[in-house]
Amino acid sequence: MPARTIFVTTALPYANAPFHIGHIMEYIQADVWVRFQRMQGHAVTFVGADDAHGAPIMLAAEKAGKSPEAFVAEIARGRRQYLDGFHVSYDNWHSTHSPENTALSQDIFRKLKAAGLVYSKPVEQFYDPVKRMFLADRYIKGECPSCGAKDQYGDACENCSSVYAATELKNPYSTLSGAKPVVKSSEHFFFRLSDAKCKAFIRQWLETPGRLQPQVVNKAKEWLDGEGDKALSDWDISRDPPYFGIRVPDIAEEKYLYVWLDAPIGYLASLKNYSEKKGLDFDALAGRQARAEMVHFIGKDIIYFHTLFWPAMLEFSGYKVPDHVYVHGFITVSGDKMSKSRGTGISPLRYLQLGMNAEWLRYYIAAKLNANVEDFDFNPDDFLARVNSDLVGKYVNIASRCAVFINRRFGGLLGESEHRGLLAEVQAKAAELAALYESREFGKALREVMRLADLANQYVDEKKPWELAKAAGAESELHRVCSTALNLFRLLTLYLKPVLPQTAAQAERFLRLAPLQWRDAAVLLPAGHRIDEYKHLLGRVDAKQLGQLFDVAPLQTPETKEPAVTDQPVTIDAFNQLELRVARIARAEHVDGADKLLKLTLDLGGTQRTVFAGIKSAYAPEELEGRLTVVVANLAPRKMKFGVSEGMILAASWDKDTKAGDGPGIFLV
RNA sequence: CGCGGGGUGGAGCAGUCUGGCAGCUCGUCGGGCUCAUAACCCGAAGGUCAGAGGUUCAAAUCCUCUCCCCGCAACCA
Repeated sequence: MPARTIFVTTALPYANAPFHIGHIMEYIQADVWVRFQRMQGHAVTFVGADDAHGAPIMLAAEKAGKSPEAFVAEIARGRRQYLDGFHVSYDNWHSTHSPENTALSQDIFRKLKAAGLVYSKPVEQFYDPVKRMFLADRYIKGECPSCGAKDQYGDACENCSSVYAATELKNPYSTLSGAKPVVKSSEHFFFRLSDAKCKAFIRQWLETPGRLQPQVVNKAKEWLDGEGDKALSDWDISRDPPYFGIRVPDIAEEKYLYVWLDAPIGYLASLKNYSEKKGLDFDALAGRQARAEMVHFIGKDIIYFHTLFWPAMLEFSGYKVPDHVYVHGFITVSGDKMSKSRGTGISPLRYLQLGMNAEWLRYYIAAKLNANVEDFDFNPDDFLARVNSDLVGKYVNIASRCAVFINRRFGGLLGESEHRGLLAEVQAKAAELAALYESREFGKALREVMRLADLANQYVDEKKPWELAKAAGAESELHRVCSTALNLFRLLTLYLKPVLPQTAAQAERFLRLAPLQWRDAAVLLPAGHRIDEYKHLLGRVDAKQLGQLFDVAPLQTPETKEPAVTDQPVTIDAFNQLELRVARIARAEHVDGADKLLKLTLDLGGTQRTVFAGIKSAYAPEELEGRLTVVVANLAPRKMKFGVSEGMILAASWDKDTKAGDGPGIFLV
């Protein structure tokens, strides 16, 4: 069977916040699939990238007092610890803010234009005269034109659920500056999605058997075949400055490509970047005639972009179209949907910082996943029971209870195994399990593996090696039983390897094996094979530790609670008592023994103050020296563990509107 | 009637396409074992299959209606 060449991606995370559990779930799903394909001997290129452009990032960077480039670079630096931490085996991680993506996006834009699928027309839109920028609907609020409710967004009223255009709002204001927006016209570029050949192509692409999950096809067709006001319309693919993005090519005026145009192109940019580093043939992977399969893993929230625009963009600009778009649902936590703003979800970083084993989460998530677009729930009790009983009680236990005999009684050398019966049955499962992994039915696959583990434990129980060990003349029977059990263990390890790469690697060392491939299921460890001393392969989940994962108390980066502004309003008098002054940070240094503090020497126009600030997690001393900051100058001096602090500098924590439960922390004002 | 997904013992799920005694894991209860990380093995209790109606010898499964939950509803990354 000729090996397949597969190009796999996960959705590009928006670079305004660290990963949340939903990202990690998707990466684990894709990674399990990728590792399985690699075990099959297929050539897989697995890439990801940051989605770095767009107005929200531009505004977030501005708020943080950084350039958008610096802002997204900082987010990007934080990615590695998650990806390594959860053993996500990307070949490359890149960014849409890159030369490759600029070149590819502009190329695709030009080709779409040449194909007659791009045109321009003037668009009337709200404009913020203070911020000097056009406003997307999400940045406009006003009074509902039908019921008069205040502070409604520019698309629909939360009070009376009527739908309207932003321009119909009464007394509209910009949420960015508070200014009254004016209607202004601007020339925009549109992708002619409604074009007959475009729709015909999408239909044909959607209907190709086996390409998409049936539910996804239904959803996409609903959009494609919409009529009246739901008809598929053309897509506005340009934005006016200021915008953080890629310039629309070949025009004098400053215009940018809409971030959703260049975001999926980031898949190709990451691939291109990797190809150049590795000397691979990019066209053989993504060119029109490429034989490689192109597979995207995405969440159900972005089906629209990936089943309509994206294939159409590729088709009409002469690239290869995606072979599969695999859609998953969302992860909920104890029945609640993840809060996008603050800590009700599970923080993946906190999980790692607590020292919890990444393989537990990989197993739990994989055990809950299937090929459907369904949400699933992360339930802590379920997690604990499942991981401890399946992985430790069943799987690892097989090796643990038999290796001792091999090591002590037989010098670590295996004997003959019982080829027939259970061992043959487990070997014969290789094809069925492969089919389940291939079709992303991980839950089914793992249930079956655990059933086999149960059978293995029953086998040991029935043969009673501990009795054989005491009985006279049962030496060879004991040897055979334990060798058989270890061969069973080896097969189970192989079947679990896509999900548990690290545990499998440890087991391979213990059994002195070359890295297991899927085809190795056909052979067994022969008599005379030497194994090492057994050491515990996997610990149990500790209930206390699991509890800490959900503790409200911050672990490292203080996540400031919701400011209690509404509960206890501060009077203007109280505010006026504060003496706020601008200070220059003359010196900033680490404090010996302090986990969170930096010692700052502030220059307040002549006088110097020493202030201790809990911002070590967010700033290096070098980047602070010389900066201006705002200080509460009349705060009573406070004796701290490392000295007296004569004031307080102002800092803002990560914006709660972003998705950061475990955000990058603290920003100095 | 906007669309998609879902509702099965205390928890998590399979079974629905292709109708045939309602199954698995965990938990609970009882027993066994002592090689193994309070692990392992055997047994028991526990279910109006969301509700109503229909088709059928037979419905969790097919048809109709209703209720509840989650998500989507381009110009939001």
